[in-house]
Amino acid sequence: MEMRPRDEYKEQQIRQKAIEMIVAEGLDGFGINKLAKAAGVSPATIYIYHKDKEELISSLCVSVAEKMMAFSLQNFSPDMDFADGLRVQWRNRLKYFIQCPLDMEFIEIMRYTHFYEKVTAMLTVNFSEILGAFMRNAEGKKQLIPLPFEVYWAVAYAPLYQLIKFHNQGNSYVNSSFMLNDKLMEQTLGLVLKALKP
Amino acid sequence: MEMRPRDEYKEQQIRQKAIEMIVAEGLDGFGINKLAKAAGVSPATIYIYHKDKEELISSLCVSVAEKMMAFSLQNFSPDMDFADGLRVQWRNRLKYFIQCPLDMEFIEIMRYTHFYEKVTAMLTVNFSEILGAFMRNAEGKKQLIPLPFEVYWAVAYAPLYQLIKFHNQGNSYVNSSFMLNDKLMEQTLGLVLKALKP
DNA sequence: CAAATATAAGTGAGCGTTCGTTTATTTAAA
DNA sequence: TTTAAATAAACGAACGCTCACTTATATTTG
Repeated sequence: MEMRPRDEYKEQQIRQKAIEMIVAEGLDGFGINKLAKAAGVSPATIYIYHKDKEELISSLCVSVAEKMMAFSLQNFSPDMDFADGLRVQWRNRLKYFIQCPLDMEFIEIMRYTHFYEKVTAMLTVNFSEILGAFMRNAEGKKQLIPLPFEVYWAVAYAPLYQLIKFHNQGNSYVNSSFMLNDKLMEQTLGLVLKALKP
Repeated sequence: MEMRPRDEYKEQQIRQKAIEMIVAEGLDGFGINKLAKAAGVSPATIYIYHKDKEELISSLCVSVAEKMMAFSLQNFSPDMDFADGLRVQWRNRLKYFIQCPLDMEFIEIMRYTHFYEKVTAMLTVNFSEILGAFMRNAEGKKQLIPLPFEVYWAVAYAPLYQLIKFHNQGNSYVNSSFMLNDKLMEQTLGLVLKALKP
C-alpha cells in the first residue's frame, strides 16, 4: 500500500523548457499553460512540483546561480597567486558559458527583475567570503593594487562578461559576427592584469 | 473648420509613466490598462498615439536610446587625445545616469528583450562610425594598443557600466550600500587607461 | 461678435482572448 | 486496495484592444 513515484523526467522537462522559453521570449512571453504544452505535461502537473509561477521562477534562479557558482570556483583557492587565480576564474566562467549558454542568458535576463534579489543574496555570501579573501590575499602579496571592492570587481570581471554578451548576441557594435575564443579571452585578461598589477 | 489640438501633456505622461512602470515592475508587470490609469487617461487614448503595445514600447526604446547617445557625444570628437576623449565619454555617461536614472535602468531591462534589436541597429550606426574612428585615431597616435574592437570596448567601457549597476542596485556583492561618485569613477578610469595605453 | 458647424481628441464600457490556478477524475505503482 | 501522481476541463481575473459616444477647439456663418 505505497504511493506512485514521481516521474523525475517530467520535472526536469518543466525546468529545462521554462529556461528555454524565458531565454527565447523573455519573462513576459513566458506562461504556465504554454510551458505545460512545451514540456508535454498538464498545467496542473506543474503545480505538483511548484506552489505557483513565482516560486517556479525563483527556484530556477537559485538552481542556475548555484550551478554557476560551483563552476566558477572549480580548481580555485583564495590563496592562489593573483594572475593564476584570476585566469582560473575567467576560464571557469568561459567554460560554463560554453557548456550552458542558456543558463548564462537566463541569469542576465533575471538580473533586472525582482527575482534577482534572491540570487544576489546567495551570491553575496559566497563571493564576499571567497573572492573577498582572494582580493585581500593578493593585496597582501603586493600582486594587486589596493582598491575598493567595487572598483576591483568592475575592472577584473566586467570586461569578460561584456565579451560574452557580444558573443551571445552574435555581434558587437561594429562586427556583424563576433565569436569569443581562448585567444581573445587571453588577450583581454592580459590587459586587465596590466591594469590591476602594481 | 479646424481640429481640436492634442494635449501634449497627456502623451508625455503616457511615455513617462510607462518607463516608470517598466523599471518598477518589469516588462511582465506592464499593461495598457494599468498604464492608462497611472497616466490619468483612457486606455483608448493610448491608441491615438500608438498603434499597439508593441509599437509603444519600441518607440520608448528608440527615443531613450537617442537621448542617451546625444548625451554620450557631448563635447566629444573622434580626434581628441585618447585619455581626454575617454574621460569625456565616461563623464557624459555618468552625467546621463545621474540626470536620467530611470532611462538607464529602462535600457538595461530592454537589453534582453526582442525590442533591443531596434536599439542596437540605431546605436551600431553611430557608435561604429564615431567611436570606431576615435579608436583608430588613438591607435595611429600611439596612444592606444592596437586591439580588436570588442576587446577594446570590453576593457574601455564595461567597468563603468558595472559601477553604475552596483550603484543602481544600491549594493555590490560585499557592500550593502554602494554609491558611485567622481572619485571612484576617476580611479577606475585610471586603471582602464593604464590597461589600454602602450 | 455670437452661434452654428466641422474635425479630431478623448473617453467609459465592454468585447473576445489569454492568463494563472483549481477541481474532479483517472492512472499507475506498491 | 491504497496512495499519490497526473491529467483534462474549466474557473475567475486580467489582458490588449475597440466601439459608440462626448468634449473641446478653430473656423465659418449670419
